Amino acid sequence: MAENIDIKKIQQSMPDYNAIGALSDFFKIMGDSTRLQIILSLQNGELCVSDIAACLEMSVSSVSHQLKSMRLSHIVKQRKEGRTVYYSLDDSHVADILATSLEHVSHII
Amino acid sequence: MAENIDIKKIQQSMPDYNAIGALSDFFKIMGDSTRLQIILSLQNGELCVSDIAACLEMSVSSVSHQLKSMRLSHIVKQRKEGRTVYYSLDDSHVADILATSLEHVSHII
DNA sequence: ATTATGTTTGAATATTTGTTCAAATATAAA
DNA sequence: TTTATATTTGAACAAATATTCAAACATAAT
Repeated sequence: MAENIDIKKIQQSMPDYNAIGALSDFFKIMGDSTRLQIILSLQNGELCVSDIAACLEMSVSSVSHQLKSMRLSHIVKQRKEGRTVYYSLDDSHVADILATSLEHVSHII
Repeated sequence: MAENIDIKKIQQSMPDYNAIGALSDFFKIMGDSTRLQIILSLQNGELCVSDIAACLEMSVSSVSHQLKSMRLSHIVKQRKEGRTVYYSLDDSHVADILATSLEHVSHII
């Protein structure tokens, strides 16, 4: 324990419990390569479930499961047309965050 | 499968395998509330391990384990002084990403 | 009505991962 | 050299989670 450090002050400077939970939930969604690929595939516009699955070369079921959690987290939204469901990104911040993060990891690779 | 969609074109527009892996690893690190709190606690400057643990009200061991993975992911760096080890953020992009992400989640909470 | 297509769902399995505990290491103080 | 302090480490356990499979559901076509 270093002296001269005011733990309480640091604690107070941090976002509250709910904000930290929401933040980590958000990053948890992005922290899976399947979901990340889904987001990247949607960057140029909406796609239906089976096209996303084809794009990632994964099963429709797996993609659908992930899309559900991403929808509940407000990362994607859906639009139904007949029997096909189109998904698209739900928030413009996601693209910003992705761009900055790509810069970050490009330092590392 | 919607017609008129060029799957190959979308696939080619996506970052390569390694970049996607690095990106999702990065978000995986941020997607845990303990690690996120560590990052937030370091936003105003370096701290030693036991001060971080005190700040989060968690065990030193648990914090040290997390710091190790964060160091390997280039999120934090360490500086040794005697027997205490000071950690600090390793990349300025992290603060940017956090700020944009906080804006994003503030829409949701 | 029946069949075909696109999507969702739930249970099961396998894998990953966060914390704890005890022990080890490193450096400083006595 | 012994003791104290700060940190790291590895194994073990519990909890979370991604994918698969089969079945269900919704809508469109025949």
